[in-house]
Amino acid sequence: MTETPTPARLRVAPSPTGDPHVGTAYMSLFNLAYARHTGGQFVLRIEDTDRARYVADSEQQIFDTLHWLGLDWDEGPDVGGPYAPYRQSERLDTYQPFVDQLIADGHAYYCWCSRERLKDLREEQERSKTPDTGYDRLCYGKTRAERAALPGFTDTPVVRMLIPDDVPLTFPDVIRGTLTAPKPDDQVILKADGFPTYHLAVVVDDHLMGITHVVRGEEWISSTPKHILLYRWLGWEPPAFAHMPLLRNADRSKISKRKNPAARLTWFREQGYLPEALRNFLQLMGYPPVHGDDEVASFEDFVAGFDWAKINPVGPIFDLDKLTWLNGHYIRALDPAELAGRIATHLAEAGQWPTPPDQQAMNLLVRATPLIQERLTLLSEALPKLQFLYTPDADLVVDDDAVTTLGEAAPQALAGAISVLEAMPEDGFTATAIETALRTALVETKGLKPRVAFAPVRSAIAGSRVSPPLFESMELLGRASCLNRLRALQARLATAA
RNA sequence: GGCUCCGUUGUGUAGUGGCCUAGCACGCCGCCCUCUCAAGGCGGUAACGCCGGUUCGAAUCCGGUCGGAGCUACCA
Repeated sequence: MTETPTPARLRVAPSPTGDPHVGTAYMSLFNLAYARHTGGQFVLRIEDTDRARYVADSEQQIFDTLHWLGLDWDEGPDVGGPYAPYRQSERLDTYQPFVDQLIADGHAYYCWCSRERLKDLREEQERSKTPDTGYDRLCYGKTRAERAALPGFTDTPVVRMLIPDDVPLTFPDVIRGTLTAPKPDDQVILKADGFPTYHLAVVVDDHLMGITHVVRGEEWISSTPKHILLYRWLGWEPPAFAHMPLLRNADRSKISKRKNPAARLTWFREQGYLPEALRNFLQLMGYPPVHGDDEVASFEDFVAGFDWAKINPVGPIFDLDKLTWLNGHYIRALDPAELAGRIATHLAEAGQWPTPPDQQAMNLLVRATPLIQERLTLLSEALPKLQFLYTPDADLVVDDDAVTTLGEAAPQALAGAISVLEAMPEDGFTATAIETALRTALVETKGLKPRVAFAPVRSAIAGSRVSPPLFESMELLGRASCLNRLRALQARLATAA
């Protein structure tokens, strides 16, 4: 029934220009999914041809964040592969012969125009509102000497494509059907510094690396004719193209680090998002839920049913609410011990806990995690919720509103709780025993409403109006500590009165 | 400005001419449960941008219009 697809080779090609972009993860996810779906390979290539924007740490961050998300590649700069090197800055010698060939064939030419001239040209075109912008081919057909006689000359030339009038503008797209793009101008393919531009490098590398499907953002639709032209001139078969929708900010603009903290991939880790939640969320962007009404789905299930035709070309707004819900969902689904480990790792990464963690602190965390598991939405919320367990009794500060909102029955409830605890044995101090004893004394005997009876106890124990389950927390704290806290609040109420 | 892509509730999506008085999820609101907060259960809110056309019948096809976005670099 299901036809076996031919193994595809796909790649993601981020630029190391700063914090890895969430769009890189998005593209990687879909590239990887199709590679796995067909039993093919997924390649990571670093496109570092822009030395002006190059950021040294960035490449390592790209590796780290993609691995963190579980988006692992079969070939890449760090793992090598049959088509190495996978860093464009190390492939300069590879591009040069193709540039020479294009020039020799009359498909490309040198251009000595200075940046100033180009800038003026652009401004003039804008002012005069000419419909066709682009380079005016001043250098075309001229020798260096001829061109040098003219103004706006610079010593080091670039190489431009000579776009023919009959350049094909229509091409098939796996997601969008037949696409039409604007007529390109004479694109620079080799910069003055000897580095290729994206357009040349991407075509040469994709071909040489055997890439069968180029999956990239919608922003590249308009430059695809240039790439197809290059393939044709070089005598190569173009790959299939799939232009993905662009992730957007709430104002519908292309997602950007300036407008959206979530555009930075490292942000999610810092905030305490689980990689599986982010991966699942990204899977839902522009793509229907794998299991129909159930939006929670593993990567394996996503891969199994993967189909380009299901992609919705409307750029989805990257809205955090659903991701946060998904994160809570994945947190709840975790084994408590596993969750405790993730929390500890998160705290270590955030610099809030030492590495390795203090053994006692860790033991307490393992015991306390079940209390907060279904109350967590982010890993970073764990420590604030559990802080009262780590605070020495003498240092515990009871919030003002945890005191002022207590009713008149508070002193009575506290006194009752204290005598209950005093009567309890040290070794039977369990949540159930505590609850039973407290209910008997305060609710049944004194006739207090449960919420009235337990609110003062909660304030005393946790220092706030909201806390993890009270009796379980008391068990973790131990009888002596609980008594200290109860008496402290009792004293505070007495002085206030 | 030019060219291109896109247009279902607040957000993500289902829907491929009748099954749509438009489904689901998140969010929001209410109720229940309850030691607080969550989680969970139940219910509610809210959309086919607009105008024409094709058709017995349109969210689904066509045209226009409006709106949004992208590109228009020796950045990717």
